Amino acid sequence: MSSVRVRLPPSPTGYCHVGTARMAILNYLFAKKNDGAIIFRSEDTDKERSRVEFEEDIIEQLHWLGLSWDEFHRQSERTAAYRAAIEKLIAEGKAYSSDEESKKDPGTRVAVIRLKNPGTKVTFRDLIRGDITFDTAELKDFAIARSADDPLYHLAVVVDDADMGITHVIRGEDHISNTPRQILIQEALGVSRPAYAHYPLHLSPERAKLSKRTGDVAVRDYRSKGYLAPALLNYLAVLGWTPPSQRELISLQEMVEEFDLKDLHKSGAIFDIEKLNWFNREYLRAMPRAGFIAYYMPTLRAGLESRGIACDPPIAERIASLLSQSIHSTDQLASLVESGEYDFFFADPKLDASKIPERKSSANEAENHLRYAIGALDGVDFESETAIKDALWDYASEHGRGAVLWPLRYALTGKERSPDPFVVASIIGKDSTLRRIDAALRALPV
RNA sequence: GGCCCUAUCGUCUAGUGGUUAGGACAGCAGCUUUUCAAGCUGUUAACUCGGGUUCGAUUCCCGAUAGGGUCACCA
Repeated sequence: MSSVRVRLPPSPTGYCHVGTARMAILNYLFAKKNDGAIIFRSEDTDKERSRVEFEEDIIEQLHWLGLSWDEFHRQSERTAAYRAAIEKLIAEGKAYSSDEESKKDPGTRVAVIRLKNPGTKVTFRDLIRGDITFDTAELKDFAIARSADDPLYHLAVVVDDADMGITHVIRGEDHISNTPRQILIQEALGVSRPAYAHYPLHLSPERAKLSKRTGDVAVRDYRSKGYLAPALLNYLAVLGWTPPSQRELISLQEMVEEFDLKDLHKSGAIFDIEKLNWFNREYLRAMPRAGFIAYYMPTLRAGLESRGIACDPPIAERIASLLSQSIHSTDQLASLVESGEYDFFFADPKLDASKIPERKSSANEAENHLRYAIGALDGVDFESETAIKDALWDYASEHGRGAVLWPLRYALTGKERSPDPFVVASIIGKDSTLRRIDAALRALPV
């Protein structure tokens, strides 16, 4: 029987940040591994910055990632508990109310409740870093509330952790220096101290804290760009944690089985979008065909339509295998479509007559080869790429593959770079293929 | 600046008192190929510096340096 209880204490002052997601993942893994309970706690004591919309986003994105919890609390609904704690501290002479000049608004007076700091040295054991000692004298008498009904962060956290029976506090290292303050409050209140584990923060490519300036920070942004939940979850988890098996591609269930706090790293890691892209592509490739089609279809259709090209559904489905080996996100697909990369699948290309012949061969040769192709393709089953290839391969080998296949590919795509002509022909079908070859023939200077 | 944390390829990392210091992403090369991708194969690249301890330090200790965090009437 285990009594592990962890908390997920996001502050609803912004959309779900990838840092919040990582905090939730690590706590989730630890709790599940130890048969523990997970307590979600919305830390909304800052009335000015907290918004319901943000709280909803955090819940939605964490659920999307596949995470869940056993209890849900909101600090704004627990003022009675904080009031009791604050009044107790004041009654026992461990805290006091003072009337000071406002820092935010100089010139005005404001009431604030401060903890009477004994100024001792505090040492706590960090499960990731070992013993950490602070001299709390320099903390002075720090503020714990604005009033009995208006607690500040440290007080609320300590009261909640105690009331909710939290056994392990797993959070980012930006909280290391908050820990002695919270321990002081715990001691004043006479409640027990949970175990602490501070993991490193992930950094922007400039080695600074992740911020909007250096890329997306909200989970919803990655989601809208086509990053899959298991891919983002996987990347966030292994960025700062190595499972004993050292697997990189690992499912949530497998992570739970392998998780141990001792395998968390001590130093901050840079959030690398390239590696995330690799993870996403791996997960994309593992998707069933139908799911993958549903994944990219809206992006493809919208991109095509904005270029004035109708998205033919059968063709759009037939390029699935092509797309699965070339894209890592819908964001990337959108920019490829926008640049006209896939236009030729859906609309006849505009041809530049001078580009129809292969570099080393003449217009005359190109014409002969294209005429041959029309004849050879008659009666071929276009459902099969290999049937198309078989119909032309021997001829192409005999007359020069470049000389034969370049004009054909260019006739079909109008591009100097594209998938091979057999794949393209199969996707666009016999009618379009023959029509485009014919168009090339007519464009050719004779 | 005070306090705290951290330090292996460009990036994420494995690892050890004696190793050819391993893997992944990215890069590069070759193969394949009509082109471009993909794929396959191969490959470049790292123990921050200075002292100590030791027969021997990337590994242990100290210092420096660098990076990060934190110093609210935010969380």
